[in-house]
Amino acid sequence: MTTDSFAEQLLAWYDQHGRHNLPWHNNRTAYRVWVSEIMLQQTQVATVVPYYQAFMERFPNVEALAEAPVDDVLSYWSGLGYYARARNLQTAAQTVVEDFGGLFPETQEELEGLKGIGRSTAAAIIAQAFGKRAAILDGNVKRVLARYHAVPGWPGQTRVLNQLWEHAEAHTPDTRVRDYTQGIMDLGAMVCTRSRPACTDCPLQTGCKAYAREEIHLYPGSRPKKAKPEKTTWMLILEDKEGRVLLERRPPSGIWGGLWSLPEIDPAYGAEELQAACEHNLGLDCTEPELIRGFRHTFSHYHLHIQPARLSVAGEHTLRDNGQHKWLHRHEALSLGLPAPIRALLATPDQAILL
DNA sequence: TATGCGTGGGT
DNA sequence: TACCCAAGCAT
Repeated sequence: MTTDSFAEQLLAWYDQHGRHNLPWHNNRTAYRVWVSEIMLQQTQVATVVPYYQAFMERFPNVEALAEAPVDDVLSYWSGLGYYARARNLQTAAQTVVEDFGGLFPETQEELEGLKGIGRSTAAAIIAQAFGKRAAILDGNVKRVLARYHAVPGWPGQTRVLNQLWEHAEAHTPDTRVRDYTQGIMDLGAMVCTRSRPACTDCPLQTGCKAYAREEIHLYPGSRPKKAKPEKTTWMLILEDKEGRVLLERRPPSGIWGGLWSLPEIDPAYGAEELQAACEHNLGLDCTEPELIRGFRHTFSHYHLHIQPARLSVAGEHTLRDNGQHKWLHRHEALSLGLPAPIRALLATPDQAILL
């Protein structure tokens, strides 16, 4: 495929207006590009930058990441969300060290074989790190292409997604792939934005079908609306005599998988049953619970009402430990990989409301 | 193939 | 306030 005018216009714009100094643009090793691409999945650049800097300082190369305790990796990911990315990142690092001698593979197929790397991320690594031709399709590119070609429908649908991939492949040039892939993402982030796009500044305006029809706002199609279910849960703040709090490691899958958090109790238990639940589930002898002001946390697919309850643990505790618990002072707990709302809860002084 | 997975920003 | 969505992938 020769460079069509789409790519030429885009590259000319990128040279003048694109972002050329993001942290992962310096010293573009496959490792550094890869970490940035994983962090940037569903996550905005401004959010990623400080995490990226700290992460690269602690895990400067793939070997350091491969051999680190998983708790270290998760603690550096704490607050970024989508924690499976962090677990997959370390798994993939171990694969690169053990199966590829510490060097990243350079083919689409081999890269996609690594945990957490899909079609678009593999392509981004190939283009950014190796300078070889590969088409990417992230949220920015989807928006640009959906508008440019007036592709109807929601990109979450496979049929729509496939059309966008075809356009992405068709426009990707043979030369300057690195700049092109960065450029089309920059255009989506800076000009072809979701709301109020700056079409007057757009290098692709003349060929843009949605612009010609004055229908920019129709593309890309929006996700079908769905009511978010409301869920509720108990979170226990169990304190011993020294003022330490009981932390519990969450199961490896599901929400906040693998993170340390507060012990969670099934909402089917009433407040008056929490004391018994502590004895039954954890083997702890507790005082009656004090309810702390609850709060609602919104996820992509549901709302979760988190109802904290504080209980004091009496005397010598005989915790039924399976390696998934630890007693820590609050300031120690905050250095763990905690879910954001739990971190906020522990950082705030309890405002107890007696039953 | 449709859904689950986090958090913060924009409107 | 409440909703939408963002440098997607795994299952």
